[in-house]
Amino acid sequence: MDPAINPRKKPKQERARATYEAILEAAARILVRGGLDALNTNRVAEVAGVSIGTLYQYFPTKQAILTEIIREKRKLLLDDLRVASDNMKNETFDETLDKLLSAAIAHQLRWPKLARILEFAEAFLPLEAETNELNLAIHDVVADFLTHAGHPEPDQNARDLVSALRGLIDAAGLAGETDSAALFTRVKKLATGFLAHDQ
Amino acid sequence: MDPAINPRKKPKQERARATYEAILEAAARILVRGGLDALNTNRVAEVAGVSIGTLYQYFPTKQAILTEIIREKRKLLLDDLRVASDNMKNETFDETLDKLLSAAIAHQLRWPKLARILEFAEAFLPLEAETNELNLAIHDVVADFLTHAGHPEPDQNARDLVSALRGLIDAAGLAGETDSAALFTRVKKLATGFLAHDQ
Amino acid sequence: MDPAINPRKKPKQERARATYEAILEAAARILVRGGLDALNTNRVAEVAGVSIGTLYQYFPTKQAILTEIIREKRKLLLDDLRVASDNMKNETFDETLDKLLSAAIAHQLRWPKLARILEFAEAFLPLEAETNELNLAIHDVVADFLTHAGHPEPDQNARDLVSALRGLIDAAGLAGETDSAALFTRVKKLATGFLAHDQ
Amino acid sequence: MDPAINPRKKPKQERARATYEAILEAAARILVRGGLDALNTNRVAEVAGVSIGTLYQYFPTKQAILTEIIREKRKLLLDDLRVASDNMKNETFDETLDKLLSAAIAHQLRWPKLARILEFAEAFLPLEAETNELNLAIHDVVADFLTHAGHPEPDQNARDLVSALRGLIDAAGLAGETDSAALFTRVKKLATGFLAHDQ
DNA sequence: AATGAATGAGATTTCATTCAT
DNA sequence: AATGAATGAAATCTCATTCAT
Repeated sequence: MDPAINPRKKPKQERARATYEAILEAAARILVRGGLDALNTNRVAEVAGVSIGTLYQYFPTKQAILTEIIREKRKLLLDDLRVASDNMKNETFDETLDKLLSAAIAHQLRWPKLARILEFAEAFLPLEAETNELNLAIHDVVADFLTHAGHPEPDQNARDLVSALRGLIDAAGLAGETDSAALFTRVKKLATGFLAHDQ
Repeated sequence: MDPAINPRKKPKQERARATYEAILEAAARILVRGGLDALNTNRVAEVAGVSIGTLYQYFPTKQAILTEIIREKRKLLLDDLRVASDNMKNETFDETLDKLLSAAIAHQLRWPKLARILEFAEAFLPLEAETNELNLAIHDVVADFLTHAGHPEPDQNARDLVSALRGLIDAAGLAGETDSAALFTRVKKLATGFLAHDQ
Repeated sequence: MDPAINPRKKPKQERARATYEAILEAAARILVRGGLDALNTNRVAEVAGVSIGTLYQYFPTKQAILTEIIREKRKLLLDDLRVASDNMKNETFDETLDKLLSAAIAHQLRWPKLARILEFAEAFLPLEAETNELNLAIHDVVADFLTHAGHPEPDQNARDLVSALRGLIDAAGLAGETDSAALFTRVKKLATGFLAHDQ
Repeated sequence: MDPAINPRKKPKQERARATYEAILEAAARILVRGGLDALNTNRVAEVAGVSIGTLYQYFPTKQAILTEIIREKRKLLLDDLRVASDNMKNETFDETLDKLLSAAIAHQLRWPKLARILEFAEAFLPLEAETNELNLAIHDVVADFLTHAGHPEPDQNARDLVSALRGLIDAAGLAGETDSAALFTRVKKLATGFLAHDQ
């Protein structure tokens, strides 16, 4: 484990856990308001209401904070997607697809700006194996779904579908759209159009 | 004109023009190699082979350099798309579509990392009206194409199609793909699938 | 509070207080030795024996340092003048006047060059309301004295008297005079001559 | 003659003279608008409408420009004072005094801010012998006047009177006063009060 | 465990001055 | 004589990180 991008210690006590979360939350809030440029450790500590020394008790570097936020968000998405596809054996293709798309939309529209920043950071950060595994797991959920639906080339198609959807949903989020129902319609159109092609 | 993100002066003499271009090229190269974090004015001047003072004769801030690169690239893409759709009245839908997609792919695969960085930067930079107009013009080319093809809701669909395509092509570029023919097939599939839905 | 000319934070701990004062003292010393041109943050930090980073913990800009010095000196003068005129009800006109003039002379001759520089800087700095209030308070002390002495138009005369005295004492200080007794004689002559006119 | 603060060459031709004056005028205007800090050679050249290269044809350094402005203004004042005291042998004390005071007031109120800046710069600049001679000549005019009036210690008193008057008129100018008649009354009061003391 | 004062490398930017054309 | 492109030393300021208390 690269010590430079991993938390120094996971909090054990109650108070420590609160501090730890406060730091991550502060960093997220700063990212949303001011973008990557505005993220600096002093400010994070200040917004979190802890001293800079305390911050460094938990995170050895600034990157570690960013990485941890990415990990958290990725984990949330993975969990939601797993829940969404949990029961695909007993559902129609469309039922599961809808749940997957809804999960993705909900995830992105929650903090559109943050999501966009994290995606960018992810692409240029030296990510930990563990975080990459999360991304792989996400891909697997979609690939599994396509496989189960009898789709050809599930790997490639899963990758492309996810990329395209991400592009669409990202743009909508950044443009300030909040009507997830309206967005869902267009997202569904994109997904089914793309997948229908191979039938 | 916000003085913070616009060139201080356009070069008049021959020598100055070369310097100006060298700076932009150096900045682009640095972005490709090291990402946004690696971009600093000292390094740009060094790579461009000019003094830091010279750099600041032309660009008042680092952001101005970034903005100018975005403007240039956007303009290139717009021009290519316009050429691609120039003759749509005498062509089939598919002929023009193929040319548009090819242009987009070529544009993105040329400098995938740079393209991604510029898109990100664009989303967080206070862009000039003029640069925003370029983006609007790009959208218009696609919307015009859809209109001409008798497609419903050309505006919304142009926006969505562009976003989705961008997501797909970006990801391919970042993943290191260089086979534009192979990518074209998948991109075409996405586009036609999405558009077919409305027919 | 204009963030550009006010201290970033007042020191809380003992060590910090010492640092804060060291910075102001260093700046003052530099001004005395080399004038406004010699004042730069690197040199101030160096002379103060702290790192440049530490300096910026307390003062966000160079101007903030200058402003704070002005504030301190103005406050000292105001306090001295107040003490000097404290007991005017029980003193003769001349007794109080002498004390006021002595205070002014002492103040100016202590650091003649610094005093001159600060006055100049003051005239071109966007001073805070608070600092302007100090100047007003100084004026009020003199105006009150004139009022108490039954002098006509105490406001205008206080202003003019202070300006003229300042001109005389400044010049003496800059010329290198150190004999405050000799200076006092001439200053007194100026003051009484000016005030006698209205009797 | 220190080459660093003297004009490189006095203009001979008509066009050159215009350029030379334009540079000095531009510098003066910049000083009035932005103070000493705003004065930089590139800006002076720009405002003067000449290239930076041309500016350096006439002035070897920035200081040379400032010095020349001071020289010009001092010379103007000296001339005016000489004219004012020209005929003192045939005039009453008061007549000549009034003319001298009026000249000083007119001089200062013309560009109060500029006058203040130049005085400050003068005090901290390594002035040329020639410029110092101008100052001495000014002092001599006043001292001669006092001598002629039979005043004791004309040197010391001339110095003090000039300093005090300068303080008063400066402050008035900086405060935005433009009514020279009103100012004259107060200035006269100061002068006569001061001088009466010795009778 | 927490604090916050302190550090200093390094980034941005200015501007007096030179020099090739 | 004039131009203006180019220089680079030096100034301002930031921020990730350390460490004494």
